[in-house]
Amino acid sequence: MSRNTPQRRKVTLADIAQGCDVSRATVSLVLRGSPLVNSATRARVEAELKRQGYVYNRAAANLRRRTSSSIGLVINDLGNPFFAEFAAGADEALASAGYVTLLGNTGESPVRQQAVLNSLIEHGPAGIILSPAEGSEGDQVLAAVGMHTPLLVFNRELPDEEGAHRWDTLEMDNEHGARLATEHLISLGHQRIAFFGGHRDSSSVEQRRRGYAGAMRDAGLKVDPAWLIESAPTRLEAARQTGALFARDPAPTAAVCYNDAVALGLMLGLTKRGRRPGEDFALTGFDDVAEASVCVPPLTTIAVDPRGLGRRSAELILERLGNPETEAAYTIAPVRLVVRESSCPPSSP
Amino acid sequence: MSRNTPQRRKVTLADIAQGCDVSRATVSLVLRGSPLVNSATRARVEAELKRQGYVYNRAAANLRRRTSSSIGLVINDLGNPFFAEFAAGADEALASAGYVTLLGNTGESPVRQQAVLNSLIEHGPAGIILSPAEGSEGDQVLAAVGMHTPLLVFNRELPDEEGAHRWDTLEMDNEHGARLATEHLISLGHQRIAFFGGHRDSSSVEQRRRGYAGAMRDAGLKVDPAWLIESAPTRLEAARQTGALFARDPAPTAAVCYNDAVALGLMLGLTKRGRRPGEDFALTGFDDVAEASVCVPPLTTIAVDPRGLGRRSAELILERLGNPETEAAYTIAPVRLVVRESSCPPSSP
DNA sequence: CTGAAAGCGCTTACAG
DNA sequence: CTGAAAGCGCTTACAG
Repeated sequence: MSRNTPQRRKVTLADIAQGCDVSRATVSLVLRGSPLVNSATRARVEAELKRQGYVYNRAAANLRRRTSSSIGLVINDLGNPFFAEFAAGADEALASAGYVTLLGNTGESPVRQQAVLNSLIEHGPAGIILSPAEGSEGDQVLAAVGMHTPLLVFNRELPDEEGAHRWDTLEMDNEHGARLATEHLISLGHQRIAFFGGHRDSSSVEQRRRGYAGAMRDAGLKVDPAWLIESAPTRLEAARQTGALFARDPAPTAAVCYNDAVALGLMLGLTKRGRRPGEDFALTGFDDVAEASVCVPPLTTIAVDPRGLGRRSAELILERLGNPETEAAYTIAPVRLVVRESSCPPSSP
Repeated sequence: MSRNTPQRRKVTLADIAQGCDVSRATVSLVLRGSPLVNSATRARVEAELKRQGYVYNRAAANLRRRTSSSIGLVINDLGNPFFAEFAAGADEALASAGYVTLLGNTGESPVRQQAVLNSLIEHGPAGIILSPAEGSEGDQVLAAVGMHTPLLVFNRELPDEEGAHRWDTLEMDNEHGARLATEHLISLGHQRIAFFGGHRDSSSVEQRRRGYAGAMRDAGLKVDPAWLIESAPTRLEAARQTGALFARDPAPTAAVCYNDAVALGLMLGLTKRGRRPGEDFALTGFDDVAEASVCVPPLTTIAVDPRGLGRRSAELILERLGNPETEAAYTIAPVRLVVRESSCPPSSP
């Protein structure tokens, strides 16, 4: 017998009701654990449920009750371990709360993001957690999500009308993280510190640059505009931009990197130019990816606990389901400095 | 106005029908693109759809049509980049085919796997792709999945009744991969080669050991049982087991590692004992994780294209939906050797 | 404590 | 080409 042959139709409430001579209503009450049902009746129904191998049809129940038991989780880059961890954390917390996760991966494409949202919304999720694709826009997103489904935007700012507060937000504390990294380098004795990598128009780059600039200002240190170096936030592009650090004299002795990928690329670029990261040039990352602790030299960085952020995002969207009326929340998650060997004191001047 | 206030109920087919004076049936036909509808009527309906911001309720349609537009994707460890890539590939292919992905992450716990499957199945997926948690069993899984939902098992063998073929299977070619790695080391001149890491009772370890042993046999080389070294498949445990390689004289000059994590751990262990991987000890990995190309020395390994596997798994489950009657398929995906610096010739004897 | 009836938002023969 | 009617598998007042 092939397992995939539906030899008999799925068993329904009606089958159970008929099988033990009660009404469908009674079976429904048993399923939902109502105390109204006589315990003898309950036992009979439960035995029949087991005997026939009944599987609850949650979609039908949701339709009737006008409820939903799913949450959409739309991720910009699931292949990136940071977002994979985030997704794992969100899924874990959603599952504990009895929700199923409707996954969508956009691969950083705003076009795919629209397609994914349009498809997800037809499945009637109770809410949507969105880690937006780079370059996507609030109006577009809302056109797909509509006015009936709570939305939590994670990680990046989505351009929104001034003061509209049309969704909840969860971000990590980019500004504070960059400040911590910068202060750490300053405390080691560095004075010429660059901010390396990322595109200026990204909200997280902007926030991290602000933290960096704040720390420099507070320490009475000048920032040479030539020390603000852009690159795509990838290892390869960062390696290619290494030269820009040393274009002008005197060159920086340290760099706060936009993220770990950029920092790892910079290490590569430094090594190629005969510099030894962690010995004659100091640098810090952001994210604390798995590789950060095992690369050579190990990377000083800002740890952000993506799995915890995922869990938090689930909590926030579930809270919102309970309080649809309250004002949109803007939540900032803490980060912490992890000191490793890549952040050395300046070598003798 | 708070966006989350449902100021009016969601708009339904009936609203549209009323709004442009046709029956619900006609609206339904327009939605499903039926050629039966007069083009003037169609245009009127479509305008009304847009005007009221109608969102299709796929769950209701699925209930009525007794169809499903979702596929369950149950992953043993989403935090592992290999499985995250797999999930991304599967989601991508499922989305293209018009399905939504119901995600479940089990974190390698058979208990959570049961809970996840029991929850997923209530949402009526058309099929389930399962990358099983270590130690989970076929009977358990089937008890949750039931007889009505096609199942594709990825990556690991799930204990099954002899010859029952109760599900489709997709695995990578573990045996061939290990054989390629072993033959590569042999071609470099190694004769004493260990197989390092993994638990013997895991099906993939068994398959990789078989490939290793076959290559050794074919080259006329003996395998000392002391060269089959077990460890948990993690970096840390592998590092701890390094000593076992050198317990007996003469020691191996190379090792085929169960996977990249183990290989990276072994590198660490070797370095701690004053050995230089890639110079006086050769080793290979399996998986080609991102780190493999950037660690020092870069790791020779077996590339398995997890994203491609994900896409393939989606194709397989969708094919199965179309052919419920045909025999269960056992698919083996190809792998390839990637040569990097960690596999050096033997140092002078 | 239990059952009959209506209805969630769709689709689909069947008439006309 | 369009509409009236029944029904997918559930739940929920409402009677009794």
